Amino acid sequence: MRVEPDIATVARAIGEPARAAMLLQLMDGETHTARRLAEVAGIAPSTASAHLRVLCASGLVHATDAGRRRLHRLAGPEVAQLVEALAALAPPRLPGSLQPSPPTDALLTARICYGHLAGRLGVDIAARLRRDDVVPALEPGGTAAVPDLHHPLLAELGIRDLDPARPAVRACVDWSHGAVHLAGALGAALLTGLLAAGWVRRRPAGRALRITTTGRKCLAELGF
Amino acid sequence: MRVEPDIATVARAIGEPARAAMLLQLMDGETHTARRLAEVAGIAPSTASAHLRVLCASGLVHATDAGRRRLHRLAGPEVAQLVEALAALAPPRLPGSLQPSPPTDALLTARICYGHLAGRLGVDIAARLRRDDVVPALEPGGTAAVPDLHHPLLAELGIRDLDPARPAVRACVDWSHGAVHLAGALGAALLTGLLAAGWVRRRPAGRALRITTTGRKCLAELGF
DNA sequence: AGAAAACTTCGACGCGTGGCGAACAATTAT
DNA sequence: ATAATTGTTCGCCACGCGTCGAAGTTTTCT
Repeated sequence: MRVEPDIATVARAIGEPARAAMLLQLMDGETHTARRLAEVAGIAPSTASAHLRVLCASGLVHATDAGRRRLHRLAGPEVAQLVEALAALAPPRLPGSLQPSPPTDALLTARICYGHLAGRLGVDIAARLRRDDVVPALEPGGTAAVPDLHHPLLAELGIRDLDPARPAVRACVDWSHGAVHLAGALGAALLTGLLAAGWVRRRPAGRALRITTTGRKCLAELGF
Repeated sequence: MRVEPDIATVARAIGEPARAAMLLQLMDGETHTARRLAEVAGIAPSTASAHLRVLCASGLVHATDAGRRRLHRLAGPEVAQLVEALAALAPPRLPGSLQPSPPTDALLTARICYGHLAGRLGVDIAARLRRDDVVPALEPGGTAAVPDLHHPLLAELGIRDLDPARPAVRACVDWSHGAVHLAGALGAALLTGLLAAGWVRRRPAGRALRITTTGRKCLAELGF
């Protein structure tokens, strides 16, 4: 008797361009209305309704009724990790310099990845904290504890302690640069700290972040 | 401009029952002919040929010509991790005891997961080595070093040192039991050790393993 | 109360794609 | 040399499913 897991239905739920676009939008960790998700996917609201039913049925998305509208969010961090794992495998890493995408783009510079910082800035900060021995060397997907938080960047952002309920730091593969950035409690604290300090600001739509002029100045002073 | 990763095509490649069955078969880490993969998927060879073209084009499977036949294998460990991540999310963990699958099954007892040991036996060994402080506590997906290999089970299997080229131990989520089993160099050494000692034996087809009578006896003596 | 907004349901249309068998090419076995 | 095996290509068929607009429901705004 076969008891193979039914990975096909889960993958099929993701393997539709409109639904994939919705999931990527939900990767910002926020809740979104059906209308907004229809917009980012470029489809009619009625079509989006059917798609969202599929995503909810497959356990990838949770929906809660809130008055006349319905709020959707990712079902959990495992879903976010799955989406990132797919994204890391998506462009089969064409060898050499054949990169059709423009070298500079808002999403590549800085973006939100399910509650933590990703993109060029996320990768750079991760490399810096690694170099300064704040975080240990990490395999992609690996987690670790953070012994002490003594670092000029963390001090500047007012990060003095971490949420003990979640793993202190997790290495999340960054699909855009082939390196890792920091998730976990420290990754979340970095994002909120950067936003609170006004160094980065959320763009009106999507997951992309904009680095403010003051942020650029302060980061440069720290050696970024 | 949108530079979202194209996760849809990768997921679409997996999201087809026949292709998913092929991938699950390839999870044993071996190479398989197109004919055999058609067999396990329950489809005609001509159909399998088309499916394998899709899997190769999406970078999930590698094929090498060997005379009149073609040998297929998973493209790499990242693909195996992706499949396991999907499998862990596949049955949305129905709460309580509503488990339609029979409690005992060959695949659930012991199986190969891309070169290392999985299933009930893999989970039990992982828990034991954790209890005896051979491996540290690990988040799912996390990796760690293994300071020393002093343990009756490892001594019995002749595991004295590990391949330094790969991470010593990685926690791989086990879709069948909701716990973790051991991958990485230690996980691979455990599987080869168990096979060499004759405690488990490969079934003629598929990933399932059979625990031999001597294996059952020796494991019982060690407290399993 | 009336209007507007968010979302769902329904029916209809059309393309994509998975399915098969037959025929062909390439390689190995007898 | 002949046969058997492996795998691919090619039509052909049919079902699935993504798409939309119109209509209906519920809730909120004015």
